Amino acid sequence: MPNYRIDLEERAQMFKALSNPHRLALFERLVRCCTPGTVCSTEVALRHTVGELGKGLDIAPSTLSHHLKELHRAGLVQMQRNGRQIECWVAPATLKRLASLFASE
Amino acid sequence: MPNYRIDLEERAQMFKALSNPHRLALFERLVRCCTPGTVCSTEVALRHTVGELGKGLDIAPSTLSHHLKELHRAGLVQMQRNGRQIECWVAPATLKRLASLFASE
DNA sequence: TCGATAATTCGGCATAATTCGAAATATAGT
DNA sequence: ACTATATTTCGAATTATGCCGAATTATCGA
Repeated sequence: MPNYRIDLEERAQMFKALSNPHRLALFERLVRCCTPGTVCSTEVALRHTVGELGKGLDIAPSTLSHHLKELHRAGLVQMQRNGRQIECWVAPATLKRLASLFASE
Repeated sequence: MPNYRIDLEERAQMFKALSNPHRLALFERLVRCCTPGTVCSTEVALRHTVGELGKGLDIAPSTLSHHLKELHRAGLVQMQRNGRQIECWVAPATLKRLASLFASE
């Protein structure tokens, strides 16, 4: 069992990253890896490109880029270039860490 | 089983409330109902007065009040006057709701 | 009713966040 | 090398946040 504890400022940073509706929508889109009816694996992280993530969000590309950078800086979203595009995903461990912050036992 | 789902803006508001280190410290102080070594009940919410919560935080009373109001507005902290002081606590259901946002299954 | 204690509201200032457009960078295909 | 596509960086305008001190409200006890 890894230790998911992190320092106060860092925790606040994570929440700040999720405090903007656009960023939260982006994050949730990455987390909700399986569409209804499909089987969801907690081990395999599903990736989306920056462009895909921005669809339907009605924000400028520069704004989208900024938000994803914030999510990345907070350690919530991983990013990796693949050719012309940049893939984004949420590491399963990240979700566990977040959930553990509110675990009551 | 109640339905913990809430709307995007509302979720973002919750995270915004937790995005400030002072507010997060206040919230965690309320959540960490049991001090190390004691038995923690998830059913009984432990209450703290505003004054108690502010101790060791090194912020002006007006700032403390402002932060608690934000936590209350976000639905994270309950408040009730008792005589001269105001008691604050976190409802156990609130913690469950938060944890459910990151549940992977 | 008066004074002390607990907490809030208000006004204002400094700093930070959100957003965009324009320009820049990176890559792939021709 | 040129062009189109994907994304980022930069600069600037607008709005929101964090914080305090001073004044205000609420409550209790003498």
